[in-house]
Formats: sequence, structure tokens, C-alpha cells
Amino acid sequence: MIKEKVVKCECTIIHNDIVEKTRKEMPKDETLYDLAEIFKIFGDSTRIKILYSLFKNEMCVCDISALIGTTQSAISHQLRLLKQAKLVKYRKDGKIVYYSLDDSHVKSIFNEGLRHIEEN
Amino acid sequence: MIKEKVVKCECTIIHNDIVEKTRKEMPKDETLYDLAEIFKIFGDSTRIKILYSLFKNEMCVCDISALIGTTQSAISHQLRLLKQAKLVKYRKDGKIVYYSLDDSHVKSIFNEGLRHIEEN
DNA sequence: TTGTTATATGAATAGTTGTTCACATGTTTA
DNA sequence: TAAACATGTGAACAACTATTCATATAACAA
Repeated sequence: MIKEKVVKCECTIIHNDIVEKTRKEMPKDETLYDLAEIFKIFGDSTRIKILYSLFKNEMCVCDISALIGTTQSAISHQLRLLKQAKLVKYRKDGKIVYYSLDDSHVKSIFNEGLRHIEEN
Repeated sequence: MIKEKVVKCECTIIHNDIVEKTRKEMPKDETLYDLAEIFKIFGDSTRIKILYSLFKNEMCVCDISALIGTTQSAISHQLRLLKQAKLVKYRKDGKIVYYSLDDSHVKSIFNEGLRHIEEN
């Protein structure tokens, strides 16, 4: 016996019109990937805490780790990701590095998220 | 030799006033965790695509997998997560299950995210 | 210069997660 | 009833990720 099961498309398109209509309305794949990338950044409580820390004041790495209660190293690693995502910026003053928010949408995105939580 | 290095707090709080002020303004930890959980859900392109699929019409599992180009099984697993996060709801019609959006904030959150992308 | 402090970073590790595969469940149809 | 079909789900696996540890870098202080 060569093959016991017939290989078949496991899925039948039931509502072809809706599928095609929706396909045309979808943003292009690249956009959706980028969108997922940004939310992936927000999907970690350490990073959320870092961003919240910076809502009103700039802070140095040391301050942030003390505030959040995590290793300086861990914070530094996460700040690198936030930098890459253009969510924070920094300025150096001697050996101290001050980080601050670099995006105006973070607050509104967080607020929308909070509203979802509150309703559930 | 028992210990070569002296264990020390690796971090000095430099700006104690800012740290304390910020600590008081932070949402409580539980809220921040919940917030991260929601964004974690949005942080996957398959789930983003599913949610976008449902922006204008309800769709059955088969339609969604055909549209997105992923296994029915993978879609089904992801729909479970979206259900748990109360982002989608469903209705059954015979053996067909129709899914639809169950949250009014998804669109505005996505739009804010898109605005961030457009600026970078 | 030497020691100290603030921050960055590579490597290793443990934990998490998305997909696949095989199969179960439940519904419809012949 | 048996076969076909839509969907759900547990287990396994591969890929990814957050933290830790050790150490590097760079600026300052003595």
C-alpha cells in the first residue's frame, strides 16, 4: 500500500464572495507584519513598565531598574529593543544616559488597551 | 577562597525624587500585566490577519484559513486565544462556526499602531 | 594612573509560543 | 447507518525571547 490517505485540500472555501471582498480590503502583508512587530514590543510587562516610567520624565537606566525592580542588564537589553522600535530616545550626560519617550502614540495605544481591560 | 566578589547592589538610585514620584503615578502591577497580555495577543501576524478579516464581516473558520493561507488547525488554535481574550465571539449554524469581532477598541488600537508605523 | 561607577553587550539558559500532525467531536447527507 | 465535512484539540517540535552572568566600554574621581 503506497498511501493510505488521499492528500486533499483540507479546506473548502464556502463563501467565496466574502473571502474575495475581504481580501481586497486587507492591508498589504508587509503592513500587517509591521503592525504585529510593534505590538510584540508592547507585549512584555517589563517593556510596558519602562514606557510608563518615561511618560512624564526622562530617567536614567539606574533609576528605571530601581523603580521597576529588575537588573540593570535586563533593562539595558530591553531599552535597546525600544530604541530599535523608535519608541524611546536618549541623551548622554557624562556617564549617565537619560532615556525618554520618542513616540506620541504610545499613550493613546495604552489607553485604548486599558479600556479593553476595564470592560472585561 | 569562599567568594571572590563582594555581592553588592549593582545599582544606585541617582534621582530618588523622580523615582518615588514616578512610582506613585504608575498603574498597579496587575494592570500592567494585563495590558502586556492584550498586546501579546496583537503581537502575532496570524492573529492580526484574523482580526482584520473580521473587521467588516463575520466569517467561518474555513473562509479565514483560505483567506489567510494557513492551516485550518492553526487558525482554530489562534481563534481559541482570541476567544479567551474576548476579542472575537462566534455563532454556530449547523457544522459551520461563524466568528466575528467582539471588541470595539481593536480598530482604534490598530489605527494608532498604523500611525506609528507610517511615521517611521 | 588606578579604582569606581553607569551602561552596554555577547553567550548561555530556561521558558514560552506558533505550527503541524493525528485524531476526536459533532453535524449533515446519502 | 455510513460516509463526508467543519471544526476543535492534545502532543510534539522548532523557533523565539527574556533574563542572567560575565565582562567590556567609557567617563569620572582620587
